[in-house]
Amino acid sequence: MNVTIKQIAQEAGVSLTTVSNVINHKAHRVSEEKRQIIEAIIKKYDYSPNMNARALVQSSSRLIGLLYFSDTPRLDFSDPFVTEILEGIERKTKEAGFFTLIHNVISKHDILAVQKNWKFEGFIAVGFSQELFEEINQAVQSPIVFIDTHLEARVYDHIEDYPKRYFINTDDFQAAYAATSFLIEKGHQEIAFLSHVFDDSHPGVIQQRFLGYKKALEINQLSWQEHLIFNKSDFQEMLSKRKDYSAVLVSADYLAMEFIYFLKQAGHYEVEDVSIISFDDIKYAALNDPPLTTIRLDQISKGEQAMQLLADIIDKEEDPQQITQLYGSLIVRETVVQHH
Amino acid sequence: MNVTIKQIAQEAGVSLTTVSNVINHKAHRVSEEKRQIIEAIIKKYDYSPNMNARALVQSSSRLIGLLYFSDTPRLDFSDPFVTEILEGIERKTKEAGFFTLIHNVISKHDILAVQKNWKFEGFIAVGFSQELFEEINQAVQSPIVFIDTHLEARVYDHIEDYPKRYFINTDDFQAAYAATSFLIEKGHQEIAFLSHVFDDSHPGVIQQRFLGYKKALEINQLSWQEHLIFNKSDFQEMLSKRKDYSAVLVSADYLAMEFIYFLKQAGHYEVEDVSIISFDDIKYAALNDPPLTTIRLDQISKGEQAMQLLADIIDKEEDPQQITQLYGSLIVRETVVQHH
DNA sequence: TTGAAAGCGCTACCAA
DNA sequence: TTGGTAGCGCTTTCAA
Repeated sequence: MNVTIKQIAQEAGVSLTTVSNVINHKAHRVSEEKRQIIEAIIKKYDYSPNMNARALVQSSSRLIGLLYFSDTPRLDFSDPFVTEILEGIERKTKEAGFFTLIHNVISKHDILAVQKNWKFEGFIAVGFSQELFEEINQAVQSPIVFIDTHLEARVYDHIEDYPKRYFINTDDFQAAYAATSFLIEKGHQEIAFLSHVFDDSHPGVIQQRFLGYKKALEINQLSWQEHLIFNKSDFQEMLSKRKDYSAVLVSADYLAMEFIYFLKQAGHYEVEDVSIISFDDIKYAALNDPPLTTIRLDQISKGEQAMQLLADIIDKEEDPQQITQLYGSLIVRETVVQHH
Repeated sequence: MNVTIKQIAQEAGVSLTTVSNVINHKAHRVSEEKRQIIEAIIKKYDYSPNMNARALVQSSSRLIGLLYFSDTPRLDFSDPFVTEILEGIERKTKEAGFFTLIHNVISKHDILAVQKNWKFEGFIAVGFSQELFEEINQAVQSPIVFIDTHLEARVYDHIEDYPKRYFINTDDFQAAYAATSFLIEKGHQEIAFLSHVFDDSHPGVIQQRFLGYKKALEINQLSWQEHLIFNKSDFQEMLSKRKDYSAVLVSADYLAMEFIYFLKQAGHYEVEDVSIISFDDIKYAALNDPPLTTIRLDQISKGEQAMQLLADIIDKEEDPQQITQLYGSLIVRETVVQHH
């Protein structure tokens, strides 16, 4: 059995309370002399408090819930979106003395289940929809950092009505706008859009990028064309329409790599024929042949910032700014060329 | 506040004990009539028990600790080794009703800290060294599934002395042997070995592969040559020695991709000149140009099996076989060609 | 079949 | 500055 506070108190010849005060660094409530004795014993047994007991009585569980939203029952960890955020969180979580419990959330019920079970000090929610945001906002009172969660404007406009809700987003609209503008600068006029299927009518990462793409075209007196909007299952169609566009804006590096691979297989890939720009800058992007021109979205940093935010709120009782907007940066490599 | 067992008991007009019995499916101790009443109330409030309280009194926390060993303070989540196992675990963890707490372990102290803090029902330990295995074996009595943990033979030879310790490993020796043999069959005689730095004298994944590589050479009357053993920082040297070998066995797909990229940059990559085979079959391997010939190690499946094992042990009280040996499978793509 | 009560390890409150 | 005690929500004897 592990050492308990009781045994330590006994050995030190003091009360439980005194030991507890030492542990919780309420130094001013304990004499220096006793503190030293107690700390020696704590060290001797390498004692650390039972988190369950602690969490039961108060709310300091040191537990952070990492909630991934996915509409499929499976989380795709090969997606850097998922994995890099986790890496960022892990980097901070230990130094801040927290524990991270991962949970894949599909529905409202999952949220309730996980949060009733354990006392969380905070949550990091990734990729939530508007609907799920409303749910969790209702159900949970501890602080929540939302990453890559695009909501209806009314939420951001009245952010003060949502205390303890924090948002770390990339400005996806802006990122897509920049990427599309870059293509246009390079002389491209017929620019296709390739993404995973998405819901055009609800706020979301891809929807924002789609909007940014359309805006950039518009500003440059180009009009977007329905028949140049593709998704993952349209590779064949994209091949047959290859004369209709000179460049493609792809919503993820991995998808771009798949597309390039597909074209190569078909014997129809020439950088001169089709310029490609995508998003993420995953580490494989630089190794691709040719290396991908892409918009870097620093997901690792999002994870780090999210955890840092939580640590500040919980430990320092700060109340940081609720919205953190990040910007993608254009990484010029070799998949985009001047169009003539 | 959440509903407690007490309130449910009150509303149902029964005692705490009775409610507890219903929750814990001790149906034989409760009358059918009361059971129904109680279950209705539970459903009404969507009640689920407080895990902290439960864990405090007994050991059923439903908590699984996922312990990653890395000798650096940072976990590299871009390594599929890390990420795919996690994916496999997540797939099973929810259906089995567990929660997964991730922890990056660098030293003995980390293990103790994490395990004293929470009551874990089991652990999944990834990539542990012999030394750390001894530590955790001492410190923990709950079941532990070790993934990719190569230990000294004496442990496996007396596996019965290590109850509740389970091992899921790829036969890395065999995998490397097969890969090297494949190269030899293709007419290669001068075969280089490229890996991350590793400790030759201690059991480990790369060490096993190195042994398999040497064995295959030996069996075929070829001898391994010190000057053909490289690591990540030797790319330049490998380039200058390019005439000394016609094939390379690389310990990971990602490293192989880096190497190929390096050669391409240097203007010295020709499939005809240097055959490359590696390990993992990450999803980028198939998209590489040329697609990687590799040994597929199904890491996702390891994660799934690990979690399944734990679920069987904990819930079904089975005592499964302690050692699960998996085998890599050769995926022939285009980086290995016949040598003349 | 049911319930009362003890206690898991800890913190918080109040009193000394 | 210290200690006694109640109680967090639950399970588990033991008795009825």
